[in-house]
Amino acid sequence: MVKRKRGFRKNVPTDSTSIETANKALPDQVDEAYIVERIYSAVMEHRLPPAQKLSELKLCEAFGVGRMRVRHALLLLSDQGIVELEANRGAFVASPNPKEANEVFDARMVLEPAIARRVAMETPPEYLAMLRQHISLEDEAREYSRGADLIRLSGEFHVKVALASGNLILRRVIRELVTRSSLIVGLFGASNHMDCPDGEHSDLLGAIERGDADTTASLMFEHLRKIKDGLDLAPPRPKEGDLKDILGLR
Amino acid sequence: MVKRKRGFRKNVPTDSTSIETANKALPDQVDEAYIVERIYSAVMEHRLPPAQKLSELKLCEAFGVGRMRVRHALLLLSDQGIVELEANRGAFVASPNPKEANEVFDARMVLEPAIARRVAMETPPEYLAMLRQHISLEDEAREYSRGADLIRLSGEFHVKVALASGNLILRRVIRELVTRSSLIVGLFGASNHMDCPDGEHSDLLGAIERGDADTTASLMFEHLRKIKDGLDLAPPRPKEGDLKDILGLR
DNA sequence: ACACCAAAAGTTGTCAACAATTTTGCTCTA
DNA sequence: TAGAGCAAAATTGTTGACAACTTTTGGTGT
Repeated sequence: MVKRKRGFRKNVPTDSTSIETANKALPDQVDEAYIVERIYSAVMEHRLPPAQKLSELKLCEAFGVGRMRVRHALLLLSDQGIVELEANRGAFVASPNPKEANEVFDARMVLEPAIARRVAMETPPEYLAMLRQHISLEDEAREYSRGADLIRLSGEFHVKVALASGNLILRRVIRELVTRSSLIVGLFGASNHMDCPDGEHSDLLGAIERGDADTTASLMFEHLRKIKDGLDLAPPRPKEGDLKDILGLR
Repeated sequence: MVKRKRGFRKNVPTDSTSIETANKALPDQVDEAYIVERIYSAVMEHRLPPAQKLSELKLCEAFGVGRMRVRHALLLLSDQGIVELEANRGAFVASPNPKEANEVFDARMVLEPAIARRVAMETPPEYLAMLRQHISLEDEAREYSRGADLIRLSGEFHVKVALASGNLILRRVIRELVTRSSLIVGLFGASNHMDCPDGEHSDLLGAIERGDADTTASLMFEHLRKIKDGLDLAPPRPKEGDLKDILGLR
């Protein structure tokens, strides 16, 4: 991202939006990366629902920056599939259709087992500690029924596993996919929220700590399969001609 | 990327640059994606060397678009590690240091075997035909010593393998890494250009066609390892204090 | 009351001018 | 002649205004 040397800040408005949550102080220097990060977070926490309009003006006010910064951030987000840009209509939080949802989970089921296997084969101890601590956070959130936190933490676990590879490129790839998954779960999540079943993250970490690469990979694969199976990925979309069928006019 | 409805074109200059090669007609509609693609290609073909300055004005003239389009494209490229933006100094083709180079190949060695394994397990026949045809193109380029083509084709093979998974997300990830690899090979490629050793792509495709997943994965891994080993990834960078050693002043 | 159409309001896309910074080229001096 | 210092030129970053488009509003007629 662009490096900046001096801070630059304009009139900061008093009100707040669903993205910049109330009373959260803005950093001195709001650049594209910061805006992108905040929208990422908001999506991960299901605070920004799919298809939500992201008005340039509102974002400008929320972050206290000019339109250029916001547009740059939205362009980056659209390139990553988190946001959809429609010409002359603006930016919307992405609303994946079932086909795209399939593609995202398909990609995850290919990539994440491989990454997890690699982590199992060789991980600096500090990363293992981080993962353990993360799981205890998840347990805590589950115990006190802090649903929003649990959603976010469940996704973040996968990002942290990728991070434990020590490779930031892998982290970035997984982060993008996890964020898109968050949108997908919000859209197609079944009633019985089996998002990230209870003990699975812990089992996975156990295999990693044992250095059992094969088990780690297959646990990760099965874990993702379960999440995907928990979704209600209905037929790709009602086609035109099917209307008659739907209305029973045959 | 941004969808556009009507074409939009300004004064097209007569001269050409190293990016828009001579006499190559521009499409009616030059959008950010097109510019990004062209720079991608130029990097893959080693026509844009690392650290090459990408002046906004020159790019504007080359593509016949306004500065905004060019800046958007450069922003996207910088987000993907192909271009580096320096505040007030402009955009440069990325020039990875050995640490970054390691990270890229490390990521590839984790991801690509997994993708190739998946391709071996299930591939639509039309993709197999595409890969076969691609290899014959490589052979042809090698036979007639068309070095530039061979470089490009060697990289593209990996992208096409990812494409053969039928998953465009995977293709995108690999394409980014392959392009960065192209820069790395240009920088650290050893004298004996062992970029993509002769028969290896063919062996790989053989394993894929046989549906031999394990062999495919390990062939891909070894293939990448060979390429990486063929690089001269010298010590991360001469530290300050080492100057004395280098100059023999001890 | 409803469909239809026109004007207005609001939003996004584009451009051109300006400000800030870096780079270049020149001059002067030691 | 090499190098410091300075002014001019060139390049990038930012802003504000305007154009193009979409959505909303309000009116008109049936």
